[in-house]
Amino acid sequence: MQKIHYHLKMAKELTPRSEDYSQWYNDLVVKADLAENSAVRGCMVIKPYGYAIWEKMQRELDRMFKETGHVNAYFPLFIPKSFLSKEADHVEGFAKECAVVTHYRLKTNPDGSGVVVDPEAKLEEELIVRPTSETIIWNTYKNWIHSYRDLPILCNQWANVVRWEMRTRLFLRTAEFLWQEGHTAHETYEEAEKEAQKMLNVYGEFVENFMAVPVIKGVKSETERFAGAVDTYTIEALMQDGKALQSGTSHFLGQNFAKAFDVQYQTREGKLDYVWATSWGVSTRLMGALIMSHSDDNGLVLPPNLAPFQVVIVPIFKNDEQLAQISAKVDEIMAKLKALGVSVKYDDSDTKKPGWKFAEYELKGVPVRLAMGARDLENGTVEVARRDTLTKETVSLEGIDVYVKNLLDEIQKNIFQKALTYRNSMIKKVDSYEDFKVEIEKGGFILAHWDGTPETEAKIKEETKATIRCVPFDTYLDDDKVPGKCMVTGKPSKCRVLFARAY
RNA sequence: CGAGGUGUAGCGCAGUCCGGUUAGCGCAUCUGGUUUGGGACCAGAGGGUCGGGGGUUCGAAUCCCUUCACCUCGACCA
Repeated sequence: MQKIHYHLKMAKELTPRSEDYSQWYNDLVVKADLAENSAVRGCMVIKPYGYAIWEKMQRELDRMFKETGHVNAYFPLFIPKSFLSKEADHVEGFAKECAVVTHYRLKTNPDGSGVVVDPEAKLEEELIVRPTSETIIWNTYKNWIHSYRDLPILCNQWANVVRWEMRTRLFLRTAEFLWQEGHTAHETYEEAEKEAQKMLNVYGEFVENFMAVPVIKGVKSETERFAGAVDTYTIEALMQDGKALQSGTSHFLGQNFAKAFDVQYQTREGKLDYVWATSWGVSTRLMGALIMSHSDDNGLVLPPNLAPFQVVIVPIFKNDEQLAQISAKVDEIMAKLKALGVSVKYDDSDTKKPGWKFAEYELKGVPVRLAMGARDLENGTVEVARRDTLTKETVSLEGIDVYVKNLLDEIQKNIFQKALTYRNSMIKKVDSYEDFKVEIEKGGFILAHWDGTPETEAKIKEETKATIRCVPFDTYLDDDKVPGKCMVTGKPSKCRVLFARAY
């Protein structure tokens, strides 16, 4: 096996990660054709190649939701302003970033310069473009729920939402983004709590098995939790630059929204009680996590489970006759690969040279590339290159389908393992605030003791830009769960909590 | 909203300080040819409201006024 050394040239060159990680990310998203900025401030255009990845994510998540008993529905984009003010914490959390519809008609500008808002067409009650749908959904659930026989309700919706962010970055934070939001209603505290945990586990499973991104599951601190939730559970991933990315959240909402929207049901005992709720979501931000977890200075590295196509075949030919011979052989290989469930693209276009195609598909993160030329035709071989390790070797066509299938499995495992090894090497234990300030500069997760107060948490954030990502459910270092003393105040702490600088 | 910066061809930039031929360069695009196992080469061609508006001047990408947009850093955030 041979390692490839060369430089990408000119137009499509990426800024190296070591030089400017942030710039590398921006370059990659645009040059790999995933997304681009649109004419609308803060809103992106997701391009076909990027959208194909999102569709694969959607398909798998949707399958998992349905397997756990959920159904899809759709609720309106617009929310009456009054709905948003019914749950106090919830308004507080979202009010500052809402897009508001105030009019419903335009008219020709009297001075002839295009159109203006017709002042006559002012809405009686303004509409908010949903930043999340709890309010409209709970207003609806009120009509759906009367008795314990109506419960549970296990709904999900795939939708777009708008949060008017000050500063945006492709996929990581855009004013409009795509997501799914699950909203469930239950008879009991226990059942809702269990649902919230279950969906967090679904997210964890998806992110680790499909995106090949290891996550730490845990519960958010009071300051970090969702506006209106009793508890927020989270999966936290670590990016290559040492910053954490919250990749999915699942909220136990208690009876907060039921009370705000007066959703009561007749219990089995014939009494009236408020229902218990959860909500949970993942967004196109997952695309950011995917990109920043595996990719390198040559471009995107996609896990086979999410790649729009897992294999690309590039013919190397001098004339039409040769291309025809190669194509005939490639057709056989493609048929065999497809029979094994492998997705393949054959790029026989003659407008680009092989070298250009190699670089292009590397930039786009295609897991496996097969190259076939006259030499291979003669020898009954094909050149197999894998994206994750940038190695290539010449392999016999005999059993190539099984070989490639196994290779894809190996790549999937390898990139997860690589990310896991990196993540684990970046979890540190710190006992003094002085050490904390030093270690946080190096990036990564830090497990430290905290006295549990928002004041201390705020002080740490203020002084170090680090936030509490979560109180992890699992143990990562031997004494995580052993009580100790807060690194800042010295007050008692029940267990270590996870800190990091985050996106 | 605070502090910096940038607007010139599809993209990236030079030219602006110190006003003066027809506004240049690289990449991309198109045509013809030679090529094709890691982003080809040669020859030719097309492409511009110099962000917008106003002013100064014989003359403005360049100077002045004004306005808009975008980027980076902060506050806010999935």
